[in-house]
Amino acid sequence: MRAFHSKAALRRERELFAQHLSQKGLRLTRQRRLILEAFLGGRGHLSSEELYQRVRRKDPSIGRATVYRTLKLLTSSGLAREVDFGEGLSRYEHLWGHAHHDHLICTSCGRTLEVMDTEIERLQERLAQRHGFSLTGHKMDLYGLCPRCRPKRQ
Amino acid sequence: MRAFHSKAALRRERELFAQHLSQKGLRLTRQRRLILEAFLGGRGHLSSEELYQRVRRKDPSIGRATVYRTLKLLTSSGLAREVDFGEGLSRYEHLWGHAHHDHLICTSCGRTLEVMDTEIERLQERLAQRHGFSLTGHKMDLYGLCPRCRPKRQ
DNA sequence: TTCTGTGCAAATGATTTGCAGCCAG
DNA sequence: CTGGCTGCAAATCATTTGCACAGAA
Repeated sequence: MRAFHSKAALRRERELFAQHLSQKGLRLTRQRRLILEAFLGGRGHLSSEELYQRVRRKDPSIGRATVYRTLKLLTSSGLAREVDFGEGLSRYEHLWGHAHHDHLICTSCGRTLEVMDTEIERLQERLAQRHGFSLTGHKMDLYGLCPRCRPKRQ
Repeated sequence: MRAFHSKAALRRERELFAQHLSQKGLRLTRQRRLILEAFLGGRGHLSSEELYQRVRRKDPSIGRATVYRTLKLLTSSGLAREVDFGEGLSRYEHLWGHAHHDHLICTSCGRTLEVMDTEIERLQERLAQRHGFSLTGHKMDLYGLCPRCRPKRQ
């Protein structure tokens, strides 16, 4: 998770979203623009409610349903991905350029890191093949204690 | 997922559940026995509703709430584990002897295989360590097309 | 007898949907 | 203009909880 994204990257994301909409005959409304900006400006893994609260600061008249509906659009346009950390609600993460990654989640403070290991990816592929499956995707979440929460050596 | 389990294994599971209950000052009721048997007799990854329907065949007076409550007990006693395949509901799998495994899920027919790869486990550990985490657990689901659903060579 | 367990119905909480008016193209 | 969009409220759906009665220990 980088702290900032270049203006070029932001422009690209907006462009992608606009294309996705027009391609499907959908409209780029004020609300969708607001939600897109709030999503792009937000950090980490936002829930629908958190995004709703962010958008609300810009326009209190916005409805939760619109946020839900727009999150579906962000997901289908490839800008966002729905993730589930077993909290009983969905969170959404950015897919800047569609880079794939997995998660390392601290069970104590809830901090999440996005990680990637090409060696693991290769072995997953091999494991699937051994069972005759052709792999199309995967989900891997590692749970543990982060350096801050881990009991110090002793 | 083996098709059958030995009588000895079944007896051990029942014993474990009874121990867990008495250890917590809880009672082994007729309903809990019925639900335990339905769970042990069921195959694959049962949802609460599916288990409820199974139990209902033995005793139509049973309530959904009791099934939910008993599933929590099965989970805390170590006989079951809650799994989430992103369907918007929880499923529960047997933990015969607590053997750890991951899942290989066919996105076409829904069939799931339980798999394990010690090499991947080792790399997960290494990946966590690289980020200063001490790993306590993980969840890995591989999605793809099973041999039956995969388009034949052509 | 004494609490814990149970079934039922109501409550919850996240998400979806029907609808009447709104507005982007 | 017109068909998609929006906010609202009501509807869903899985799961949880309050309660009065039932039944293990």
